[in-house]
Amino acid sequence: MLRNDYPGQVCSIARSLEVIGERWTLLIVRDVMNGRRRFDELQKGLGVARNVLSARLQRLVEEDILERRAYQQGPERHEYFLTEKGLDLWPALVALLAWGDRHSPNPDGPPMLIVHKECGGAVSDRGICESCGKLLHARDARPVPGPGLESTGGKAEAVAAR
Amino acid sequence: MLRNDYPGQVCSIARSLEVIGERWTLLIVRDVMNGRRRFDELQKGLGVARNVLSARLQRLVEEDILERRAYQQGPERHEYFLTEKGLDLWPALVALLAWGDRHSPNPDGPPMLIVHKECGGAVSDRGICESCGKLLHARDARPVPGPGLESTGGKAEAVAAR
DNA sequence: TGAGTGAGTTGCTTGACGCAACCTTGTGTG
DNA sequence: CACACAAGGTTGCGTCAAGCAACTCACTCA
Repeated sequence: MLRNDYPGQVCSIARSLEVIGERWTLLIVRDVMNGRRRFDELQKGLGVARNVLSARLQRLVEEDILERRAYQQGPERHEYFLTEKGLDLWPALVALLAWGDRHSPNPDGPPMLIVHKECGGAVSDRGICESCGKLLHARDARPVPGPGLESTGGKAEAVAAR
Repeated sequence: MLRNDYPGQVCSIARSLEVIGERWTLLIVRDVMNGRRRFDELQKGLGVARNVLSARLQRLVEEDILERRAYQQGPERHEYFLTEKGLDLWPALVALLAWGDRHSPNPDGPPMLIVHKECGGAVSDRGICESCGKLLHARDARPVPGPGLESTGGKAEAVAAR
């Protein structure tokens, strides 16, 4: 997205998209959710331009979706963490993931799966554990590499689970 | 979004966003889901530029998210309908709506609510009826104007429920 | 001393978006 | 008959965001 406002729209979907509808933003959130926390790590993982990443991170911190914490002094270095508001985007990400898997599937199967931490069950498009039936939240699940991961050379190795 | 591809990303979220992550696209899908089907109706409702709307509709038809049907000959006129693939975006839209309502609420309450057609119950962020507990799909629910609709003059009157 | 790293910032170019005008086929109105 | 109007676009132009590469800055390590 270019401009991030949808003038005249009185709708919560439009308001959500004003914040997270910009190009790269949702992928940044996904990566932070998957344990990437540092600038270069995000930049290399996504292949996004550095100035754009910088702008997005700033916006996400302003919007209280990410929190920026210093992890070292000297040359100050920061890590980005999801706030509760950011973690609450999990159902939307899960829905998009499921939609992509269903309607433009990888020939080898999905590249990423989401599983329930507690019981290891697969997570449905609604964020419900298909094994134990519980309604899950971001902290209850973690991503695992799926069978379709190899397709581009497996550059995207599994990142640390939160 | 500008370009609609995220090179190097092996992820279903990224692949979903390549299609529906462009500016306006998801709002167009939302409007069609809410019963707007014609070019001018969409254009006036959204305030999007006509050339952009034209490009988005074409892309959505190519991607099999919308279907274009002639409803009159003479000067051919068309309407746009959601395919099954398009209807399957409903959980993602519901999740985004719920996120917007929760984290950047209207002072007067949400401008739009989604209710279960069968029992009239409110629909949760996971697309589950809070009254009868059923897991819903696009056809099971309809939007109704919420208490926060008046905020900008009520320009967006309720559209026909599907 | 020199190379390397993390986290950006700056400057330039390209291209998507917003806007207004135009086009086409038909219907209604005086 | 002439003219206006409508629906559903297409075309042209200017602006502003994205992509890319180069640069900075403060430190670390060999």
